[in-house]
Amino acid sequence: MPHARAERHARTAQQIVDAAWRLAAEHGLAGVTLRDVAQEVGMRAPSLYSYFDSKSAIYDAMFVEGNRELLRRQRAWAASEPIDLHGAARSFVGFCTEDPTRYQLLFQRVVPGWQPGATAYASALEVYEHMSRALGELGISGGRALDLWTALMTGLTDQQISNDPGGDRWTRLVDDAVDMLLAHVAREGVA
Amino acid sequence: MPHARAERHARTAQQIVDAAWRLAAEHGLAGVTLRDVAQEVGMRAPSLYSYFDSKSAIYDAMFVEGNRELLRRQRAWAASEPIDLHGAARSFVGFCTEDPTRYQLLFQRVVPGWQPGATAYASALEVYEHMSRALGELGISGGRALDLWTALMTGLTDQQISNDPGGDRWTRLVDDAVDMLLAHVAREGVA
DNA sequence: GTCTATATTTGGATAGAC
DNA sequence: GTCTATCCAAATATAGAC
Repeated sequence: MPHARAERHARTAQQIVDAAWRLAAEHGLAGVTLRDVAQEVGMRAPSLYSYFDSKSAIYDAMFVEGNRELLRRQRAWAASEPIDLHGAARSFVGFCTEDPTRYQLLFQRVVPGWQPGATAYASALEVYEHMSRALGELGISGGRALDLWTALMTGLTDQQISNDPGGDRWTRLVDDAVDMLLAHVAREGVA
Repeated sequence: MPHARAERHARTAQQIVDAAWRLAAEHGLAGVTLRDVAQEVGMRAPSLYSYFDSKSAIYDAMFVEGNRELLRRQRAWAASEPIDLHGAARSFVGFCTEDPTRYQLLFQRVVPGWQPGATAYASALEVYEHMSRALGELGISGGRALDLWTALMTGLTDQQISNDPGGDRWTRLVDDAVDMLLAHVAREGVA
């Protein structure tokens, strides 16, 4: 079984990423240190270099994992019946607010000195393309309507995370906001 | 003239704050170092401690300055004729997007380990109270309508700053967004 | 008030033994 | 693969001379 070693390696790497998520939630993304991550998995800091080339590589792995999960949700939503914009909005805002740390890593530039590498960035493009295609089929197509959509969704998310963490003061407005946008698009013919 | 010394002191302190803004715009808020700030004003780092007790105190001074400027704009807008929501929206989004660094300092928590002290925070409360009072007089009063308003404004701002810095892809949608919100409020009687 | 010199802390990364 | 020991750099802050 030549795979056994590689599998064990991958499993440990995953534990490291999991530990990084936990610490990021606790101390902020920028507050993650290799010493703490290592301690969390029962190692010393230098041992992490057997699994990741650098600290940035750990952020990259987290970034990819977050985008993979978002894409999974989008596909689950697109496969549901009926597919409607309200569901898309709830799915996206729910994904963002249920884990503010993940939202910050994926959509804000909150880690000083870090930005996703080319490979990691590809996972973000995949998500964006899937989203714009799905929304386009529902009448929110290129141009102003799509830009208003993204502004509304991220605005609700930001306010919720910043000003009412753990609550629902803004997330409960999601359906309302979608109605508002749909009426506006129908009325103005915004495209 | 017993004031001469104090005035000179205040002037130098202001130069330090100005230098901090410049460096923040260049290297990010978290990338400001006391060495660089000092060099910018022709000093060495330790000399800054004659003007500010700590690095945090410099961030506090910037925070207060930003809020003071925003309050000034709000008052200028409120004194104009006619006062309308479109003007309020353009004023706010313009203020935020014309200096993304300032926006991040005032409205996002992007400086690791720092948050405004009590005195500085009071300047933010002053701004918020002025805004909610002014909007209330224009029909955007407490509850859902006001929350939708803030979500829309920060959403447009975030998208503009993150995805089209220096452009107008989202700021040009401000009037459109206000129309959308007003129609929704009129139709639904959202309060 | 400003300087030089330095203390202190922190944290990413490497060398080399086992 | 993991460890100990260490390097190196950055950055805030303090001490004390001038």
